[in-house]
Amino acid sequence: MSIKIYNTLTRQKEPFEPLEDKKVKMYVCGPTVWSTIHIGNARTFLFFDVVRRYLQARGYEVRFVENFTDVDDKLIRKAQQLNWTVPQVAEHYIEAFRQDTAALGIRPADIHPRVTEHIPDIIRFIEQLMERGVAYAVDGNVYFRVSAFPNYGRLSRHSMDDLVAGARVEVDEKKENPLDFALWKKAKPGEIAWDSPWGEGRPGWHIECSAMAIRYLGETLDIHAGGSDLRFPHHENEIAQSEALTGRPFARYWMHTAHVTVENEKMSKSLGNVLDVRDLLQRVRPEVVRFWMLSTHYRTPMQYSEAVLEQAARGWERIETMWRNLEFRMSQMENAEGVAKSGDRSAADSSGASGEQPRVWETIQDLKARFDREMADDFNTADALAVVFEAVKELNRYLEQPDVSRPLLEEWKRLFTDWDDVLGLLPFAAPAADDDEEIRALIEEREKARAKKDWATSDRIREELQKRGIVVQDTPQGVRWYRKK
RNA sequence: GGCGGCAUAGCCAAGUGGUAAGGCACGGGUCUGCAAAACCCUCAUCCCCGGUUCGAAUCCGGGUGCCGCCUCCA
Repeated sequence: MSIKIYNTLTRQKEPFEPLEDKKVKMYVCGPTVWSTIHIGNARTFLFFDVVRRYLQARGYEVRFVENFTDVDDKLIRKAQQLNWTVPQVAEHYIEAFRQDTAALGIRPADIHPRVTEHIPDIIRFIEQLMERGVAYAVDGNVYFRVSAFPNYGRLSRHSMDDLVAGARVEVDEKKENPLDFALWKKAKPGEIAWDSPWGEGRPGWHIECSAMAIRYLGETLDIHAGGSDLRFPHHENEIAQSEALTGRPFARYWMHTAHVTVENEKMSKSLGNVLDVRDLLQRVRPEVVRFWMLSTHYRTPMQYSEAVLEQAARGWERIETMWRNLEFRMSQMENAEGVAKSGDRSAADSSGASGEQPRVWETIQDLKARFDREMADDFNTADALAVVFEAVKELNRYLEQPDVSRPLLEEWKRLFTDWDDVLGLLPFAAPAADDDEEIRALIEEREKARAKKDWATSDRIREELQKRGIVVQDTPQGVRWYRKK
């Protein structure tokens, strides 16, 4: 099943063919580290982590770069407010980013380049653009001459006439054309600045991504991605400057995630409706956040609400329960096998599931193929989740049988862990508790009572455990218990 | 004003020409000492109007409503 990717550049799904056989060069526009990330940021970073994981699962070697924009107007303002230096602000929020993304199970990129560590690259980039006549310096600022790039507007489907007519472009006397954008910004007194041929200043916003992407991935990337708001002007500008420099296509596939809205509006600091990841994680498990975000296709906007999160939590619990039940059944089997061995009998021979086995095995293979088909189709995680739920149902049905086969349970387990490698939806590891022994003792006591049909005692113990957050369930295979989170 | 997207059951959400996935909630049932979990059954004709087609949620035209981008933004 070949992978298809919806390419913003062509507005259609295209077969994915990386430049080099099994290698993928992927760049995602990372955060401007002036604050903690919100759930909209998280959706983008989470989704592209899944894209990367899926590509890896398909055997691609992915080189994944995600930048940190660690100097810009907002950082400068923040530093002034806090009376910190810009690097301090950056360091602080980079650390926050690492924590928040890790909490969500988002894996770090292979390389997280920072703007401030690539000033020489950026200056060289700008110099070359000036040599080519597509950039010009005015009074310590350097601008990109948009009119020198005929394809400007191709990604965002804007013509330059439209853009000028739109006229929401700030009037800057220094620019030849209102659409021209800054490559280098002259520093104001006291601002963080670097020396350059045009005087003290700092890079404009767009140039950093081009410079770092090319530096680490080469002149043509396979995948360049980000939130949909970056389509214009950020990505448009990246294309212009990069292609003006190299004369080659900058990226082959452009991918954009839709936004998360709150109260039916895009989150923004000015509206005061921003929901930070760390705040959300105070009350919602990270697995649930992942499940929620992946249950909507990445190009469809999603609306945050308490109710929706609550639904997602219940939905995810079905996966959690399935996993718990599978592990329970497997551990009970081990116990039985241990008993059988010590008793020198073959009572626990698990091949007893008989005629059902080939059918179940076939079902598993079918589910595997269907999951792959959905993911290969432009990373349709919503559809992939539907397959996951069908698998959950099939497994549960299988688990209902009195005799199950060990190899089949292993196969089921492998199915879910393979999917987990891509989507990351199985329960995150829980810290070990120290009162396990005590609980086991109580459960044993309850079992004794049950054996005597002493329901009063049995129920009393169950209630007691419940108060301590322990759920006890009686199954044909014995008692299953777990901690409720 | 320009560009783009979306509208599917009570809720969330897939599906881009062949007769509506999946989840949550609801109702009925099975299992269970009771319960939990699980399983079974039930639950929509896809915003409106017109068109193309043997056939449309899916294509075209026109409405209505919502959202995003055009300025920093995932």
